[in-house]
Amino acid sequence: MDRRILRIAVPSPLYQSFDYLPPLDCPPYRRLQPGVRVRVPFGRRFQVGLLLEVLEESALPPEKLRPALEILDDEPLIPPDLMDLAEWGQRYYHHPPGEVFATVLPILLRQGHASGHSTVMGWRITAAGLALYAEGEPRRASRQRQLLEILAERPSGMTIQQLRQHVVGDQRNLRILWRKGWIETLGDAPSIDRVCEAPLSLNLDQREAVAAIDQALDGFQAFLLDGVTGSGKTEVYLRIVQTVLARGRQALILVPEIGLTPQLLARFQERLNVRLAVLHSALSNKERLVAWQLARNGSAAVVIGTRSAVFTPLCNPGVIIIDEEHDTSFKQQEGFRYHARDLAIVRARQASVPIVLGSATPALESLYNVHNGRYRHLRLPSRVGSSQEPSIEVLDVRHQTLDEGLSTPLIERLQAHLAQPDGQVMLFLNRRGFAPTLICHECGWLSQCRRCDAHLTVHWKKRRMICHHCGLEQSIEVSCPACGSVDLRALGQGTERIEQALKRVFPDLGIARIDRDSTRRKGSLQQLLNDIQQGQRRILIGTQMLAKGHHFPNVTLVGIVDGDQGLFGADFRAGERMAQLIVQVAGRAGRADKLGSVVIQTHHPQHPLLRVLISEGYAAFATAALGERRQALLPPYTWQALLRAEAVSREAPHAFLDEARQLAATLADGIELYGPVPAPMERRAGRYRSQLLVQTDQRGRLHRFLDQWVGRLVTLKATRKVRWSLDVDPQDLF
DNA sequence: AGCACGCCGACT
DNA sequence: GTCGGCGTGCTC
Repeated sequence: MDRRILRIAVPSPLYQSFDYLPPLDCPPYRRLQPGVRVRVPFGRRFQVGLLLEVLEESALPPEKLRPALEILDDEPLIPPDLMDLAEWGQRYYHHPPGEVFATVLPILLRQGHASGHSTVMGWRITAAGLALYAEGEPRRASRQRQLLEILAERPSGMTIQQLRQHVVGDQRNLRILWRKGWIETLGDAPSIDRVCEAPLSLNLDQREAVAAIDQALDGFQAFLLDGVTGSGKTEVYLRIVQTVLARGRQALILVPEIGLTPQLLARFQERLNVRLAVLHSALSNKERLVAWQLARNGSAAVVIGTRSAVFTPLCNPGVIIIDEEHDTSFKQQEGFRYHARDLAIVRARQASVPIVLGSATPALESLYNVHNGRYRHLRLPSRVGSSQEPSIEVLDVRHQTLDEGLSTPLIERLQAHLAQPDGQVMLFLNRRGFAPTLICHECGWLSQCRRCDAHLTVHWKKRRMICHHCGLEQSIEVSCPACGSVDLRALGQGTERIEQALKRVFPDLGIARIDRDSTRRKGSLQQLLNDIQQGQRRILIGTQMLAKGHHFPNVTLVGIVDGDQGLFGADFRAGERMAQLIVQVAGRAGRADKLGSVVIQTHHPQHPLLRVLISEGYAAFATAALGERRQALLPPYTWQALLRAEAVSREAPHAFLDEARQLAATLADGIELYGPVPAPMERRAGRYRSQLLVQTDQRGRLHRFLDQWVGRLVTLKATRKVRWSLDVDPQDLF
């Protein structure tokens, strides 16, 4: 009689796992290992869960246990190290196990699809196919011919991912070719035969960094690779990865959402003569599964991906690299709110491999970890080649006349730089649309969103008013709804308005606006970037999108239109974000051998953090900012968790958080509670939002408290009236 | 989250 | 008489 008990993570928002009996047809001698999927009855439905543990007995009475229906895998889909990582994440972020384990699995496997062995990894032309292709077959079916041509050029075969890069759209014709016997499937990824690009020679700093990491490849060690823009961090990554590959091990590389550009991939692909698995949000479910399996079975020696790639199974990990480690996209902002950088550290420690965190503007948390000896600091202080650091200038715009937000001195500098034959300039404003609101000049009425505590943004070209928080759209008012006046005016600046203003000043020059609106259509970003590359557009205007990842060698001037925006944010991290942005934006200027300059328009030229940043650089800024954090008892000197709640009624979130606070007071010991307070934007998409901040000076204490607290929160009556979530180590306090 | 049960108001 | 609103309880 099989007395085994299966403890299973079932996809549900419940803070517990569930115990089952083995399937009725499961022989007692069958091995059941954690990490296999199990189909189970759950309430009145069926779910695919993940086996966490095989127990000898359950805390539940036997009559409550139901048998599982089916064991879906013979071998664990999730290897033990990833099971540990997920369990660590579940405990640290205090999130339901079912949802945590669900994020570890690609969606197709979550839905119960058969794993692996039969999956088509790629295609290869057969000898017959090659011969017929040479004779000019197929003569009529042009799609088939196109596919065959691509495969004929690469006789060793192509992965589905590679094929996708060459062929747009539907690939059903592959099946037709396959049935004819002209092509065959690859169960494994094809080998690649490509000439490696010659490596660049390293400067002294790079050599020292590479040597330091090389010596640590046999165990866990965290490195902060602190290198200014253009200092050659990528070259350091490549060297490390090459060494790791030479030892027959795999490399996991995490990059920010926007950082996974075709250029970066091409660079890795050209230099590393191995299979690459790429994981990002735009993949289809099928592509994601294939990339995941390539990593899991070791076919891909290098895995490169965004946040969720931290959960990619690796059969033989050798190093983890986090590029732009300060980037906020590594923190998931909903559901299971994990930080991929922090989980990667845990993973590296568990796997006994080094981890490299690279950035020109490290997070204060990471610098703090350098100070307390957890990370080793590797510096690349100078740009490679002949390019020089850009100069940074603060433009005091107090008492200046501003033409659509642009001061005369800024316009003059733009003119000077554009007078050079190929000169390009870039203007940065973190606000899309034409103007952030519409105002009545007669009575002061302001356009408001019906569903949010926010203004409607004017989008002039679309002739619409749009709420950037809930997506609400309406036509632009012709007269004031309050007083009937027709004197309505756009108030403030967005990228669209700056573009229009610059068109007036520089009517003969091409302008590229890069924001979410101008790049919505597929391929339009690429088109704009091409135009810029070829010098057809010499003025670049954009939001955050422009600040990351892309290189514009001919840009010699970068203007930050509104330098005040980041200085006075509600969040204590606003200053850090602003400094990182300024330095990153500055890094866009004056690459190649042209001297770059940066101009920041501000009403607060004397702001202390701005002054330190500009006169002494990011490192000095970070030291000062850390000093302030220590004084104010803020992270990284303390630990926080934020309990959020939202509901259609204004009262429910507050009532829930009040109860939560009272409950906390009975458990808390050395725990500070702040709130509940309404969220900075209380109403969003028709729902009222409030929050309660928990803070303490010891990480262990925070987690002991959260364990008990969350356990009791789910039993409160007020809980069912709200949508609530807990954010451990919140990055934004709203 | 789903999904069912169950208890009240307003309709063919 | 029944259709359906959403409060309450439960998922091994």
